Amino acid sequence: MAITKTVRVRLAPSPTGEVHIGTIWMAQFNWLFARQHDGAFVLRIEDTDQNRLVPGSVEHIYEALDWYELQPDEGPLQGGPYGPYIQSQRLDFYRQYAYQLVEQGSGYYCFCTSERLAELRQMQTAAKQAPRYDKKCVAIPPEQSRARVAAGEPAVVRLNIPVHGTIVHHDLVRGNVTFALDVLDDSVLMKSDGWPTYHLAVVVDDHLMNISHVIRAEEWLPSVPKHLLLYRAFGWDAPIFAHLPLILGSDRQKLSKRHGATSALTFRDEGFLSEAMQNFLVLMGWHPKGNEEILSRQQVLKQFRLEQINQAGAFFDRAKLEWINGAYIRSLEPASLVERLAPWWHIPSGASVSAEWKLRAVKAVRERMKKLTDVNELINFAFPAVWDQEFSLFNRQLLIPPKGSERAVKDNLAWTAKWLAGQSEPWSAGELKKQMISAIAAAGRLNAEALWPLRVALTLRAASPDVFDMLELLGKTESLRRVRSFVS
RNA sequence: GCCGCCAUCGUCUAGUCCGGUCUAGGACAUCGGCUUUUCAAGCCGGUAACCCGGGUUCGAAUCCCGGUGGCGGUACCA
Repeated sequence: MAITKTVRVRLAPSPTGEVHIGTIWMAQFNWLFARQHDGAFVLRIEDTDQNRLVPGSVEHIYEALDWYELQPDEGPLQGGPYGPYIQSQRLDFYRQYAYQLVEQGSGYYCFCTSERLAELRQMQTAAKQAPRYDKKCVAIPPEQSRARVAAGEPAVVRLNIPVHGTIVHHDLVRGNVTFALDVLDDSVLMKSDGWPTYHLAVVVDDHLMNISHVIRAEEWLPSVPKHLLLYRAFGWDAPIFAHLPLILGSDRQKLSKRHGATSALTFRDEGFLSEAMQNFLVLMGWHPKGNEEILSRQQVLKQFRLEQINQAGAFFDRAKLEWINGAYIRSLEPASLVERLAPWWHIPSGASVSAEWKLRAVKAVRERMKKLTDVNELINFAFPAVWDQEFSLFNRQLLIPPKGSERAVKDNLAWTAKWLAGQSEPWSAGELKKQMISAIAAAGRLNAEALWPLRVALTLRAASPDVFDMLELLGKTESLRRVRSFVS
């Protein structure tokens, strides 16, 4: 594809609450496209529906874009040459252009009441017709409607869609799409409260902000002919459009709150890494050339092509997300994993742990983590207070090895306690392992029968990190204390 | 209802434009094995898909037609 003009793309969310993961998904493709073409990624807040505003939403949007590393080049916060970037601050533009439309006859004032509209819709639906406005007010002579507006009568401005003909739209990901004009509704462009609707605002702003490519969700595809008609009426060149599929929930419908977490920031709060989320998100709808699916933003930037995005909606697969996140966690240096863990790792108050201890603990559990939040369940039993608490509720059946007998447990534990008591500190997992394995053999015991109860005694869990790692982590005194709790 | 989009393993997808190299490839999940003191991780292997029906062609996942299904839109929401 030959890009002839400067690439300018935009993300245009409505500040109606938490940021949907689909918004971020869309944002990443816009961002990627802008970066690849040395263009600008613009953030524009579409707050023309004052009834749906949720305070704090704009801050959420920034927080989310920040966390996903999709910072805009222009927007309400960073400014830019095409501001303001909040639609509620651009009302004069919309009014001016709506007026122009009416003057040209491409739009018209409509005075129909919501009651009449509802009635009309009801009749049409009953008659199995497509519900749409019947163009009643288009017949009102212009000077008459101007006078009524001037007299203060409530009115909306509608788009005057031709009753015949077709309009062809060329979409970057979908090719040519043809729409028949006679089934289109004369949409409201300006509401009676003087605020624009999406259709007007988006066209005016995309033009005024010199947007070159509109990359947005498929749900907008049906309104493309209206937008194209508006560009035509204004005598403007339309941007290039790319309509991307929707992210689907488990029931294959548009992903929504019903499907669980959809807020972009809850993934951060659940312990997913930003880079893993980025990787997962780009894999929905797009695929690299080779077989390797773990790839950084930089690698994606090299081979991403907007036209390659899939046309079918993708199911949000949490299992794969968790796998990717685990892979990223494993690839982190233990020291930096410790840092990343800080906000999620609940270290009991009163427990004093060194940085070095944390590092060892993290090394023992990193391969088992899918999410950063897993750290608590995976290792916190190492803290004496946590162990004590769990000990009181512990089911001793767990001490019996899968193939072992209950009777052997106590004997093995007693032997182990005695052997451990004879070892001198500092002890290391590697040395302990070497010594203990040979001691077990020398005593005529079996690894499985000796080691399983030991490990369960130390961790109180059927599944846990390696027993020697645990011995090293806990130290001699605490290890012995735990084992002896079961022997005496 | 009407308009539009879409359709390959359970899931994400490669392949479709330029028909043969596809007895359809990869990844996740799942199942089995190896390793082994548990669980992971790692390695090895298995199960598993071209929505259906016609047509064009020597040959179709790929092209054409017709169905079916899913989704989206159909607001003074975006």
